[in-house]
Amino acid sequence: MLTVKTELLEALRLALEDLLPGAGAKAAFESPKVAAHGDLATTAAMQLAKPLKLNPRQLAEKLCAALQLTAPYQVWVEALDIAGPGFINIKLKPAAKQQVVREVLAQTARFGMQAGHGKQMLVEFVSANPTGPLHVGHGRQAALGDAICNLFSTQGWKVHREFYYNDAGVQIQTLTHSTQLRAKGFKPGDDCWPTDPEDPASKAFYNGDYIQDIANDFLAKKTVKADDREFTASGDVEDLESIRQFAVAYLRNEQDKDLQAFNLKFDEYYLESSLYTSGRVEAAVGKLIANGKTYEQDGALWLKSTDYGDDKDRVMRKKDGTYTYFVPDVAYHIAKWERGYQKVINIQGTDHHGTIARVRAGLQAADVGIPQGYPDYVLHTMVRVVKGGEEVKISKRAGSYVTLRDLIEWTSKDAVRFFLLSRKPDTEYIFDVDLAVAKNNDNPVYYVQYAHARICSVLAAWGGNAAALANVDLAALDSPQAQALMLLLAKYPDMLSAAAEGFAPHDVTFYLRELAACYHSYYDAERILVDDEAVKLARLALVAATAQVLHNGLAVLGVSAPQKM
RNA sequence: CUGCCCGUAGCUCAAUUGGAUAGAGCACCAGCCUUCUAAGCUGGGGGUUACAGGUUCGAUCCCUGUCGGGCAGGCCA
Repeated sequence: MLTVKTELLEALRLALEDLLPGAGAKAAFESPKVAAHGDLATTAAMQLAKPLKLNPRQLAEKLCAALQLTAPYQVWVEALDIAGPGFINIKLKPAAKQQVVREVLAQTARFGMQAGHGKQMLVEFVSANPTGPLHVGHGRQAALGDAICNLFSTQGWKVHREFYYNDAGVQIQTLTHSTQLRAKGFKPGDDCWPTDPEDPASKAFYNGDYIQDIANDFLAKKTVKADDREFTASGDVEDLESIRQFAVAYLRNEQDKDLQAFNLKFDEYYLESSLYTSGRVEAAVGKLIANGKTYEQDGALWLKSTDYGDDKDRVMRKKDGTYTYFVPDVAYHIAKWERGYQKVINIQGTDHHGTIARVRAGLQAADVGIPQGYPDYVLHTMVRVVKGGEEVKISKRAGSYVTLRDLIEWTSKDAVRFFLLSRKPDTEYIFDVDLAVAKNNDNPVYYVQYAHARICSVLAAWGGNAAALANVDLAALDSPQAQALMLLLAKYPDMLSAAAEGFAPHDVTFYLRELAACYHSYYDAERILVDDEAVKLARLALVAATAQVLHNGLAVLGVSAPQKM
């Protein structure tokens, strides 16, 4: 089917080129929404009508006549017709659609993937500072980031997953300070520990109970090991440096458990502090000054970010000599570029959208060859959680919030991933815990997984060798339901490319839902294990191919494809 | 007040990036299991795409304005 499509497309391209040199670039097929409009359609005639000064319908007729003389059209096309203002609708012969079954069964897990082109890219996501467990928002980021990485892998990229965090900033001081007080036996609400949110002093404290756990383990001189670090507590409550390092390692380890429960693995953890110790921050600032993109005012150093479309100029170095937060960010992105990543995607909450303009401005001002619009950003909105019909409040200050692990334990890794990916990133999402555990067709995860399990069950009942299905005669696959299913299977590769390009894993969830629905309809319409051997094998090949594509699509989302349910 | 994002069926969301009669699920109504998993299928009702203009063969999509919601706007991160 895919080779069929490329053959047809090439013939169309040549025909267009013939009508108007350069017009070959307009060659493209759409998938009509309505079956009555055929299997493939092209709008080329309408697009060329103006430059050629021809009526689009007349042009369509010329184009059809030319196409009908070509070999691919004679072999694969059943009918060509012109509709509406000048659409050309193509109806394929069943044999053309049957090709996809063979292709899927031959390529198995690689079906839908592009050949590797060797280029590498970096995706930065989650990037939670080690000041508490991962919450639902991080979960959305984890699901999105991992799926986007998988999507680009299918398009031939070598993808690097990176987690960026700060182990030395103001928030870490707050963490250290709070842990020390807990270790000394104080708790929120004591005289030395203000908790009133109205009191600015309360910002220097974290109130969550998990701080007490850290303090207890610190006093017990425990050793903690995280993915990227290991540390043994001194147990000395006056040893702030030891408390800091222990607390950071402790919370990194907690986050690792969260990520593990989510089946997510990072290639690298990058420390903000390293940007200072390696001199990258100083180097970046020096570059900006040398390029004349800065000025001194009121005792501070400013970046002329308005030269690059920002609303106003931004302070880089404060009166006290320290840098504002976006300066290390600029240094970090220069480092990404110098590490060889010409394509970089950052996944962040929409509350950080203000930083995009100034980071990009800083990168342009540094003038190190970084193109405009680098890096790409995917912004996502907040997630709200509803359980038992009531919203579960998320409040970091009060120390009570829904952690990613809570959510996974209440439901499942598969449900959390699928749910968090089933919406466009920029739409606010309400996660309904009761829906995620529901075992009916309200629940899209089960609906899709069920289709896969159902197929596996049929294959098991048959009991033959699945590998032998790759070369069976498919001529029997000619019912409307079978043709619809084959057509949908054939769309999978294009769907993947579009989803990657648009940073849109939700496309995959919608496709899988549609594929599952199409299979369920087919299953209802045609019995698979019939007596006629040829028909049976053809149908088995079709459903085996369907299972394979369901499996491949779910894998992109990081969701399992169970054999039994 | 300013900037960015969003506004689609009663609810939650899509719409092949400017294409044909705007589609799914839930909810509601009516059907389908002595046969491969009914966690399923088939059919039905439900819309002035927030509103008003503009651009063109053609607009949910692009431009302008209005209304409504979210997030930002610090020498905090």
